[in-house]
Amino acid sequence: MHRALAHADVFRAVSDPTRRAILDRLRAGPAPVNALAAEFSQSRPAISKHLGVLRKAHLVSERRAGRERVYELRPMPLQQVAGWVEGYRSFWQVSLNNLKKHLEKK
Amino acid sequence: MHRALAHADVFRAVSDPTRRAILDRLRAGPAPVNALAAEFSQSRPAISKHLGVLRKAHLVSERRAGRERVYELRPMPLQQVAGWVEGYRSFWQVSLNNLKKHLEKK
DNA sequence: ACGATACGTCACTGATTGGTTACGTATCAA
DNA sequence: TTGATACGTAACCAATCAGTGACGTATCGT
Repeated sequence: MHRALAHADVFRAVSDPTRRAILDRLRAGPAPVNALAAEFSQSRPAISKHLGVLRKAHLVSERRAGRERVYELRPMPLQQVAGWVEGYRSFWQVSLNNLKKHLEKK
Repeated sequence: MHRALAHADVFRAVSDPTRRAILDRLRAGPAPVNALAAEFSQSRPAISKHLGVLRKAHLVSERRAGRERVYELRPMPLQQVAGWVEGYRSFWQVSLNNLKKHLEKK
């Protein structure tokens, strides 16, 4: 796999738990980098890199405010993930049904 | 991040496009490894490894049938992904609304 | 019993990842 | 202007990843 445009891949961006935590945090509202770095007990450059990945996936936007860069959630690309996983809902509902039947039979 | 139990991480398992394609394929029904390897123009060991990752994430199950190993979709863990992303639906609907308003204003 | 088939796994490789420290730049406050 | 602050980025490192070919094992057909 030569992952063309892997930078823009939403699935990959979201596969990292720290990145998901950042997104989760941004649901409460925009935040500057330092605020995020403080919450996740990781070095600032590390967070900065994660934000870079999220930016390339268009999951966050950067706004300059003085010497701060405020990051804001841009949830639209997550529709892609939702859309993909939604195609499996009927399948796991079947699984749930089977489990239910199995339990009832006992 | 020291990714404890990273093997079992559904998000990571699903972040690879080949692995998603395998899952997509398995929605049409269980399949032996060779059938999959043929469809994705990758070497059999490569597919075998991907299946290993999916297995550890409990997204597929392996059933032995003679000398074949039939893999079957196990969609339940995808609920985790669906659940996470669902928390963002209201946010992107706001975005869609803003976009709509913006277009109407023009 | 024997060859072909269907697979898992090992050993290896190159690319990518997540993390670090060090440094540069822009902004604010004095 | 000068120093502190808020950040991006480059250089680097160890670990992980996706892929390969080589090998071993179990099963089927004969």
